[in-house]
Amino acid sequence: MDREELKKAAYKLHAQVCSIMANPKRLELIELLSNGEKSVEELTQLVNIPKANVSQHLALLRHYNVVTTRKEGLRVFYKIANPKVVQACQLMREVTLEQLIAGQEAIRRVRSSSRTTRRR
Amino acid sequence: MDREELKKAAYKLHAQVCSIMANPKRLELIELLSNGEKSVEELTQLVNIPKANVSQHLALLRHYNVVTTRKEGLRVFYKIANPKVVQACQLMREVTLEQLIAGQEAIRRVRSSSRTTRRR
DNA sequence: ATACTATTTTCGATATTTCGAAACTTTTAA
DNA sequence: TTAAAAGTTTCGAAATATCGAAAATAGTAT
Repeated sequence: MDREELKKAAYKLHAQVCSIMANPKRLELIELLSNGEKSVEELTQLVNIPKANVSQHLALLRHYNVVTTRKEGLRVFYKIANPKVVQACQLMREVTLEQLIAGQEAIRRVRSSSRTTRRR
Repeated sequence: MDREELKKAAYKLHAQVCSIMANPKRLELIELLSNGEKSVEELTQLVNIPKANVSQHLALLRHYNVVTTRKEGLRVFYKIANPKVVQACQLMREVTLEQLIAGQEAIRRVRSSSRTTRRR
């Protein structure tokens, strides 16, 4: 593999790791786990989707070492293994909020300009 | 819209904003722009994909206010508008590297265990 | 052994994203 | 006014991701 191919592969992996965050339910799971260890059962109740689906999302998080598991009888407990992912999610949530505020302000600008230009 | 719906919509938007980072070429563009303003022309040469495609990715970044543009003659210059996204990308790159190292170590473990268990 | 519970995996159908090709816009210059 | 250059937009096909349903696995209890 030459230099260019390697760089390309690195960005591809980087994007795959980032795609962890590109799903609402996974974000919710990460946030729930950032408040401490939880079982699949608990998580399933909290996110309100089928447990098979929760398990699929958790499998992805496991695959990228974002979480680790501990088995206790029938239950499996998940916890965050890499807090950097939690940090990144929080940063992106801030970006999202700024995005919302920008939207609000755009609406306000439209409103006030239509107010000043009304029936001339 | 009730409380649950609102929360759901918020996570959906959050995931959409995060999906900015879920593509190798966008990550590369963000990184290039984190070293200062660049024209579409420059970016196109640097990332080595068709300019129409570069433009599509930049349009997405513009849409989420990650970048802003400045027009100068025929050229359009892009720059980072929200450094938080750059920070998040960097964090996720660290996660990616840790992921690679974990992989390497897994391989090393397999190697050394096969060495100790060889021909008994 | 059988049954039960929690979790995981697999398989498709459906939805979303990506990307190339072509058309379109804007600015500058002849 | 025509042409050319830089960038953008649109459209559709191909690649990916998502999610429900069903089957499989693992531990526990009867």
